[in-house]
Amino acid sequence: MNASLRTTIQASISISDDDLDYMLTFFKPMILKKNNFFLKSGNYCSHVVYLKSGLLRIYYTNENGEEITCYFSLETEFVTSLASFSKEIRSIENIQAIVTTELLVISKIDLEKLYQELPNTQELGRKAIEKIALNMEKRIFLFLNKNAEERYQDMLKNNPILIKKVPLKYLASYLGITPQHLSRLRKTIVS
Amino acid sequence: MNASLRTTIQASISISDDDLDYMLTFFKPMILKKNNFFLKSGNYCSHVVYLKSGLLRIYYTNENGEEITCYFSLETEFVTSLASFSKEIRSIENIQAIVTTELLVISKIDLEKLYQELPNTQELGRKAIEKIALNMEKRIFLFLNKNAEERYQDMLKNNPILIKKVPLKYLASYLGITPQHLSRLRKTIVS
DNA sequence: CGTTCAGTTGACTAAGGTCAATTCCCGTGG
DNA sequence: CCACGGGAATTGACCTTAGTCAACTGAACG
Repeated sequence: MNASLRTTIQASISISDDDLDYMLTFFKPMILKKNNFFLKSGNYCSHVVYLKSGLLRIYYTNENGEEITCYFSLETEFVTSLASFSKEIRSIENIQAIVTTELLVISKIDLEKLYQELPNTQELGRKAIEKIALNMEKRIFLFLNKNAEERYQDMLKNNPILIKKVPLKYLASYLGITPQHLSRLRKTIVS
Repeated sequence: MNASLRTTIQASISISDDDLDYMLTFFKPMILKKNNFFLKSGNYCSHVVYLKSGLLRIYYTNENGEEITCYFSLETEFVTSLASFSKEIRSIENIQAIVTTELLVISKIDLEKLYQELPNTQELGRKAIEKIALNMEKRIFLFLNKNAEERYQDMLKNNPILIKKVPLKYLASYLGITPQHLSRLRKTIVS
């Protein structure tokens, strides 16, 4: 039933079948329809989700009322609002499904219980954050080194799925440019 | 002797005095003189360092021969070249001391041994990466939302120490702008 | 069908980069 | 202690990239 999560965990850490079975009992299934929210800003994010299928967008609304997309997350990733989850503060971020999305949800309380009972599962948490950190590092690299077109080209190369499924305006805000500029870039790149 | 590291660890996780003493035996002291390197690109980064005092700069050289500063790290932080350390690949990054810097070094092998022997210490690793990730998240936020002047103002507000100690050209590359532009910004801000 | 909102396009503007010339420090050797 | 050499910082003139504002197109949905 949770074959996808099972595979993802086994690919990340070594764990006995029994422990893995036990671990999986902590995750509760959830389905988010297109445009529905897993988290709205102002709330506390006290869960981590495993993204079984679909596509999530993490964004917030800035002082000018613009929606800024921080992150897209894809299948087989663990997702949360990091600042809210780790510092236990209200989230400024929203987490929304871009398409109908299947999740497996674990609460922070259960996660800590799990860490206590099976200390080796902490490795999974560490590696999950490590992966997030590596993604962010790459993204900072792109901002420091590459102009808008090159950042888009990078996405075209490494995340073509996003470009197919995500509205242009979200992509633009993720890339740190205006929708108009991205629209113009697309024209020059296709030709 | 390792009072600083002791305090930092105790602030992060709960650990018995005995375990903490044992843990500290894994860390070896090291002093880096100004401009010396802890890591040069092309090598494998198989250590994490605790920055006891001083200031480190993580940078790499891009295709155009420009030095791009990824990160500055300050006292009481844990530092490594994340990609190299976690993926066990050659580092593209250099880690250099900006001033004379005292480190406490632990090897990846020892760290994994420590994780095995005292599973709760994994929490420390998780939290250290979490902190790094939160910093990077903040930085991405600044790139998405703020122009060069606002990013500099943010640094002025939250990291005034850096501005005092770090040459302008390094600050500029960290902020993603040219030294010329930063120099001009400074003029308008002081007045 | 009309309304609405995403995307496109055009004309103009602003932010920041580039190139080149000084000027300013600071360390080193005489 | 001074002079000088070299890299860092500053400044100026000009250019490129990307943002802004506004008009228009087009698809989606009730």
